[in-house]
Amino acid sequence: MSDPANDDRSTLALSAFLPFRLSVLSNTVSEQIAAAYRDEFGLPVPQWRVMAVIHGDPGLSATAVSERTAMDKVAVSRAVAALIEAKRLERRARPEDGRSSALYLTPEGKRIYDEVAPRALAFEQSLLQELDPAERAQLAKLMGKLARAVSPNHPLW
Amino acid sequence: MSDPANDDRSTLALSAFLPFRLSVLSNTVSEQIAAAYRDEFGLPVPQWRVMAVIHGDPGLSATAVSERTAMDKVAVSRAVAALIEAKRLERRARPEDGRSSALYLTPEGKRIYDEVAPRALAFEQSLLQELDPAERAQLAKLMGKLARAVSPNHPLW
DNA sequence: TCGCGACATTTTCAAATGAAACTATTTGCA
DNA sequence: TGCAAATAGTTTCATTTGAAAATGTCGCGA
Repeated sequence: MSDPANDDRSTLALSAFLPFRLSVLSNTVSEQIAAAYRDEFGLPVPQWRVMAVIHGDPGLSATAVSERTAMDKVAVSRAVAALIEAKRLERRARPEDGRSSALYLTPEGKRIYDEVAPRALAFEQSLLQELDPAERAQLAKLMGKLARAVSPNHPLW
Repeated sequence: MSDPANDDRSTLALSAFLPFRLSVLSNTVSEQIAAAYRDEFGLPVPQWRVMAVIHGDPGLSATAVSERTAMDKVAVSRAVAALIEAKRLERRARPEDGRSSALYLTPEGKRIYDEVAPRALAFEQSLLQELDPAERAQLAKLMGKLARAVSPNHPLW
């Protein structure tokens, strides 16, 4: 009302702009979670994502991981290479198709997964703690709507 | 129920993990908006954010911009340098404090702002179109709660 | 079966990013 | 005053990221 730069329809007030707020929130959340395992395990976010997917679905190919993490194939390739180098992931050839290979966590990889996953989940819980059950359901629903609106044929939703 | 890897409390299903969903949604949204002005104006997101803030508050210092964009000072410094180089932003010395300077859009900067801002706002609108008014209000409220939970003393919320 | 387009993944190279060190001013206070 | 600590902003350097090209398979029709 009283701020001529901020009350009209054509001025973009960054702090109220949904894409901006999403970006800041997302970056802050990711950064805080990553801090919980990066230092101790030297595990960057992309590598952690690959481990999480392979844990849930052992034997996936890099391309399948790429689809399920929404990471591009180059990022997956690099994360996989680093994880194998660190002996946290294992690659097995596929006899039926020499182009792709099947990925598995090594025992060491599983051990690390079992340490990191609870921390990540605990962080998520602490976040969701801020909301009551109805709000949590609402949040999931709204995020789903927005995600589908923005990438309608994404395999994840 | 039937997927042993996904129905227990200690396995992290990436696709249902709030931080992950936030990250993918945010990146997709930012990417789509950026695509609407990056090619035509050669304007990366950080530069656009600086322009948006300076438009709303001409004369701010780089540090003030940094606070209002949640960008770190190095990113602001680089964005400002590039914008000045492109003659979209102007720096004026502050007589009262030689360390900082006041930033203003040039006429050319304003012209570009006036082209880009409506596109960004239209994109936001098209997103919000997916939600009914009650849902929009709910979304704003939930985002606010989460943002405050994650960075309680951030100047923006 | 030969050859070519499709597919999976990796490599290369340039641009974006972040942390830490550095420069220039200003402020507080002995 | 006069100097140390604080503030504003920039530069440097190492790392990360992304896009495009390259490599190695595979499948299929002539």
